[in-house]
Amino acid sequence: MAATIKDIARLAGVSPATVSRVLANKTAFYGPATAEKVQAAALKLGYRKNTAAAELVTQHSNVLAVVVNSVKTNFSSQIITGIQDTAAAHGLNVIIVYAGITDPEAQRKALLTVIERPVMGILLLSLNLTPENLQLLQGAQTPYCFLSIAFDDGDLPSIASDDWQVGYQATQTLLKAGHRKIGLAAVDSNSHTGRFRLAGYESALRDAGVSPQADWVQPGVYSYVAGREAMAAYGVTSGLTGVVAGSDMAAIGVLNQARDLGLTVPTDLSIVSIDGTEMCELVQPQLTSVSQNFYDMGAAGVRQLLEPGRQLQQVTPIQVVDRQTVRVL
Amino acid sequence: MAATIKDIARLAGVSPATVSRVLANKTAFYGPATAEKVQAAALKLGYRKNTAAAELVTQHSNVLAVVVNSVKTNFSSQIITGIQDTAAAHGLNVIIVYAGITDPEAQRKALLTVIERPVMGILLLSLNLTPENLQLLQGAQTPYCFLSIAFDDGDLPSIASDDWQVGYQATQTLLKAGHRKIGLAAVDSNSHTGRFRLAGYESALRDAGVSPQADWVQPGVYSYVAGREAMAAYGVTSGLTGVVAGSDMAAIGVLNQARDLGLTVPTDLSIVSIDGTEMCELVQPQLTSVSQNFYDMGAAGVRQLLEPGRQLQQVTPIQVVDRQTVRVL
DNA sequence: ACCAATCGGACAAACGTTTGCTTAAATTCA
DNA sequence: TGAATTTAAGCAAACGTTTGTCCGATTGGT
Repeated sequence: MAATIKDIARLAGVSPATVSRVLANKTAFYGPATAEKVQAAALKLGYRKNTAAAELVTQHSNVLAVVVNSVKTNFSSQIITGIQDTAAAHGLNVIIVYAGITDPEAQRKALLTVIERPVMGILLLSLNLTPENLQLLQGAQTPYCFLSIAFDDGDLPSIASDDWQVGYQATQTLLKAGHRKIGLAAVDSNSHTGRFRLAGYESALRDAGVSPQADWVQPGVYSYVAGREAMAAYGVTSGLTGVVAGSDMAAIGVLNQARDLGLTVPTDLSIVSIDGTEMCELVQPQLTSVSQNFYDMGAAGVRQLLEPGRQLQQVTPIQVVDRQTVRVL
Repeated sequence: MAATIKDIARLAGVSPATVSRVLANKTAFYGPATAEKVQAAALKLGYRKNTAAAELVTQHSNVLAVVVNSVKTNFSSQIITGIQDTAAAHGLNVIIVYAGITDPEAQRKALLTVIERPVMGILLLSLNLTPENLQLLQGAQTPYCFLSIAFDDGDLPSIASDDWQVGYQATQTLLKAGHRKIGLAAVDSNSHTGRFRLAGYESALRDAGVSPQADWVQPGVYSYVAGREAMAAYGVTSGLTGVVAGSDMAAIGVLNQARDLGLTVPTDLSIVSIDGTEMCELVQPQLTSVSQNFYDMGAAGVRQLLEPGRQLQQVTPIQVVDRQTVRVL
């Protein structure tokens, strides 16, 4: 039903080839008179290019696919903005598909929808692929890069913060304020990210001469409820005066749970959050955080895809921004 | 470079047609022996189907495109989840593209990337199209539906809440609690949505025998800063005892600004928010809200696309959920 | 006025699939 | 045993583009 290049050709009285060229602005191939005729015909027919067909023959696409692990993660918006901006600057279009965070089958389907289509590259947002799905991704001819997640395997291209530093600096922020008994809440010790944050946390503690206690760390999946559960597990008798939370959401979880326990933040308990999204300034008191450069991560991701020569694993800088949740003792 | 159906055919010693059939599971067209050979060859070659090519010939696609106005809107995640779930149930794949909220050119580009591709339908999330872009959309052969936004023009398919009711019930919630002087903050009076919420607000007031004052309404674009600005404009001397905010974010803005002004919520000021996202339960005190059914909106949207016979403009129910920000006088 | 160069445009192949039609072989039935 | 039916697989066209090659006509130079 939709008008094709041939319809235009017929209407304008020229060949499809010529139509293609004037529509692609390949001046040097046609005269002004024909150009006009073609434009008019195209307009009249309401022509819309069939990109799929074009990509089929040119064997190259200008769409960049982003696979996101879940709808919930609130920092993703910053990364996506970074991707979007730099992609646009390079004339690329961005499409996003959501993969389930848990279900490997949903993950696989999401992966397939981007792989089976001509995309010029794939960005994976804090996505933990199963081995099979990773293989699937690598089997495709498409360049890819993981974002906001790092791997033990050094061969996987990725851009993320230095998680050890994240853990270290978060903890150090509390140590500098005079805290000694410091918890680590809602980091996932099964992930590379979580293990390194934990290691950084422990190193900071030891460097300050305090020996980590097992019950100071309450693992969890970085979520709001994980934060609440961690704080609930601490209870009021833990003796902790500060806790670093695995994410902003988690921090809000411990904040709210602390309040429910009758604790005042930061008077009774100090909190430093990890991520530094706008959430930090929305809650009361505003969360002190070690902030990641999500926007830059996104931007670096598309550059990585564009210039294959880059180093595989890149690190974006972090900074601690002091707000209202750490009390100096 | 990538393996094609012909490569498989050559390797398996059959025709491309047969390969296509076994890969598509068109039993009845091939014997078990050939099937095996083909499967093996496909596996060996790491074959990935070229969906673009397939869609070109079948003239039909199973991807559903969602165009989102901005990364910021936090309720979009619920709608998208609704879309995602029902789409998956119908065997559809979902891709998302972001259009700038302001820039008509970015909007146009986003629209083009979905229109110029074989998609089976387009869902537009609270997107206000320029007339040219609307025309562009309508010119495409693709079915579409607006979500979480309504229009004066009754011909545009859309699914949204009844905005008049939203405004009415939000206001009524405060009236029932004994409030008389009630503000309306951060609704955009340029939009259909905003105008109807305003009308509902005024009707509720009048039905309760209180006549609306011009300085009670402080328009804005539903954002956090719009909320803050509205509250700042009210100041401490307004005499308002309650305000309904245009969105959860806006409500948080008035909440925080009220606090900065030395006001305690809900003791000095009651707030009812519009939207009812999880944000409401994250802040302290938790926001009383008139909640929209975003998930259902998304679900209804994909059904609308699937069954063209449906009525054009649908309304999803709302409910007020009482939390902690309205004080009964 | 003749040859070369340039210009404008057409022809046709190719991209990777799907699918209607055809054909050859194998099976069934009387 | 012969005809009819079923089964298995191949041929080739088609989808809507892009682009290398080719051709005729106009132009310019001498």
